[in-house]
Amino acid sequence: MSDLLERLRGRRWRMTSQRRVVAEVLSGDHVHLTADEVHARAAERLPEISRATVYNTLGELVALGEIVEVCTEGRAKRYDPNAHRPHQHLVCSGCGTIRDVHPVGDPLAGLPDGQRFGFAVSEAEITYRGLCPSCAAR
Amino acid sequence: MSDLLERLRGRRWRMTSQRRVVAEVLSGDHVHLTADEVHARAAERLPEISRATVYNTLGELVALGEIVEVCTEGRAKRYDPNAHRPHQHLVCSGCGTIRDVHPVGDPLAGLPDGQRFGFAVSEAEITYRGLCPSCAAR
DNA sequence: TTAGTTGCAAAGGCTTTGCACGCGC
DNA sequence: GCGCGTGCAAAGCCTTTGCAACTAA
Repeated sequence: MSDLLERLRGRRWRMTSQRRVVAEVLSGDHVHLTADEVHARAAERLPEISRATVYNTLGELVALGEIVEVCTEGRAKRYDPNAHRPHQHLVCSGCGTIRDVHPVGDPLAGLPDGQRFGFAVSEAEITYRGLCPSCAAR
Repeated sequence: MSDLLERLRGRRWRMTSQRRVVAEVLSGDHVHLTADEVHARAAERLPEISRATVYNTLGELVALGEIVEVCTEGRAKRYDPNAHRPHQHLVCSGCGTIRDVHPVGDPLAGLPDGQRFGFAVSEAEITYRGLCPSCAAR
């Protein structure tokens, strides 16, 4: 189920019960949890797990490129395990729900040379905003 | 020079020396300051200005739609006075420098209906990343 | 005059750090 | 057994808040 865990094992990442639980919590699509939510869900399975460990682990997973840090409207950062298939985010302006989306075409194509200021542009991160069906219904 | 100030006057925004200085600091293109940087620059001209006032003022300008909150890699949010001509950001992965850019075409066009999950999508925010000339030279 | 703004200081949310203990390898 | 990972508690950064004094209109 979680190929995240398998990839980590393959990288000879030192495995502990805490790290396993964090990786498990971060499995699946459309998962965008704050550090605190990760800690809460991890603590359901491993009550003694500390916030510091969750932060350490998240930071490491980000450094390994296994998860992506997403900073949204609210205050706390969110963590997105879907780092392997490149994707963008669609955020509801009402309730903050996030969905992963896969736009068509090359996002970099829209930026003409004259607009690149000599930068070697390598990446484009897109956040689409709008109302989700249930917020629109109100 | 600062049409931001003129627009604010036109809105019958209560003008104080603190608010004027904050608005002046936030004038120009490619300006992307943190609240603390705004406070520091404002304090050069008005030494007694408090952080709380800077935060209050920034929050109000955002609510008025006169400046835009930009959340970047670092921890603190940045404030962008260029809220009138829609634009996107080009960020250097090396030094964090931000430039305003104007991509061609409609950014929303890349998101097919099948990828919209029923959302009424109204906006797309794009962050391009890459190395600026001086970082690339190292 | 008077409602709205300021400054201070304290509190708050989120995150990082230092250090002793414990556990995977 | 060694070295890295963990937990605790404290500190840190960024931001918000409560309230009395002040000031633009």
